[in-house]
Amino acid sequence: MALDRQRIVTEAVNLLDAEGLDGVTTRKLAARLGVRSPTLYWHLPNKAALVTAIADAILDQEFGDMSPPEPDQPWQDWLSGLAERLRRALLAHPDGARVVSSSQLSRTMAAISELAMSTLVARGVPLREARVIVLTVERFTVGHVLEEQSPRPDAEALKGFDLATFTEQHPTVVAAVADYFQPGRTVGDLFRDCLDVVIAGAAIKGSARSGTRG
Amino acid sequence: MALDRQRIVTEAVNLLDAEGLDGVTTRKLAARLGVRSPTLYWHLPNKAALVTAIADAILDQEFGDMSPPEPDQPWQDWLSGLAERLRRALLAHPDGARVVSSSQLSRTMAAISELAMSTLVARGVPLREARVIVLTVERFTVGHVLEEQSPRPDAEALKGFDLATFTEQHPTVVAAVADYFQPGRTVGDLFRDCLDVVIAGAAIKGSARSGTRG
DNA sequence: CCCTCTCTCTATCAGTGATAGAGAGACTCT
DNA sequence: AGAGTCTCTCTATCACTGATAGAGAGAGGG
Repeated sequence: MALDRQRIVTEAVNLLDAEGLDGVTTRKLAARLGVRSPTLYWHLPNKAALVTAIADAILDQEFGDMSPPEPDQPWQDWLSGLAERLRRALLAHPDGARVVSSSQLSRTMAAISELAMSTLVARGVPLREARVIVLTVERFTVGHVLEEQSPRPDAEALKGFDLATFTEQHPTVVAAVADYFQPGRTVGDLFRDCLDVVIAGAAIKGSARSGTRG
Repeated sequence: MALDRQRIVTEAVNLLDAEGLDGVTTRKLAARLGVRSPTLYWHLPNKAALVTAIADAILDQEFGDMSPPEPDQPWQDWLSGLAERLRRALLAHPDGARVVSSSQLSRTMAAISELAMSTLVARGVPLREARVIVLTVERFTVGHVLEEQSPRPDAEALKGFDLATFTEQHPTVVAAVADYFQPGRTVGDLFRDCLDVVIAGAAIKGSARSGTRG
């Protein structure tokens, strides 16, 4: 099969799934494609371009079809659903958030922003507020998933970590975590609750012709 | 001067300032300390531990003194100020957000969370909501600064980028950017506006004994 | 005086992104 | 048919990375 950019990126995503972002090296990728690593540089200028291409591929899998809301659906709910789709896209691959956050100029991300901002504008949200709201939702979502996907601290890092001391110094944090994760509650619920905070703020700022500063 | 963990971390921050995170290598750091690179491994288990230590140092510079709000200050304003301090801390060094987001178990970050959550609880915000609000603010802030500090795309990445085409495909995004950055408006204003969205939502979720779901 | 503990060293490893430049094959023009 | 050119992959190599093994200097206590 002929080697082209498309096939390289597809295989790079497979490699990402198998070994995480740090495992995506030009040599391993080339080996999977039955080729030597310098060959890749004929198709891609450098590794940053590869990462950006991977980011686009990841987002495309979830956002291949992007559609504005049904006429009767409040934009808040629709935007909330968009954020959840974005999270799902990032979680679908190891280090997905890291890939997207370290990518330069992702086309798909731009398309998502365009759809979201134009949708809000169509619903009567002023352009400026639409932009602020969409950026807030996007950046929160990436920030959240980045944290979700951050590696559990290794054994070395845990040397000198004493839970009792930590609890003593951070009682509220520990209590909050314990309180939050009651049976049946998942990390997804936490995201959902945090997202609800952002969307609630968006609802205020986006409606009711707000002043220049709220 | 004796080499110890403290001096290593201090010099690592200097190196970060001079060359960015990718420039922080064990060899360059050792050279600055007048030592050979393997020596560092006597003081630190691995590079991840170094990055975490740098993250703590960065946050400590801004959060050396952490204080709860004045009695008459609304927690919303105080929390907003905390987020701005966090942003300032991250912006104070190249790749600051990347450093903090890729650090494992930062003590200072935990301390910030503890102070914020306990402050909200002291103001009558239920524990669960306090946690959700604080996490939302933190993750949004990191996500935002991560974007602020992401490198401008290099020349290679811009090959094949045509502004006219981009504008055609993303008219709302382009219009929004143009609209937003009128004279005098800065990236800091954009952060401030986005943060206001989050804080507005927090105000709703944090007051008025909300139900289990907003 | 010797031994042990602390710290730094040299030497080296496997692996990384990237480049120069040779060369195979196909396609085109004369 | 032959020559030239364009496309794509190769070998060889570069400078550099985080990390480890193990030698050795120096201080302090027995």
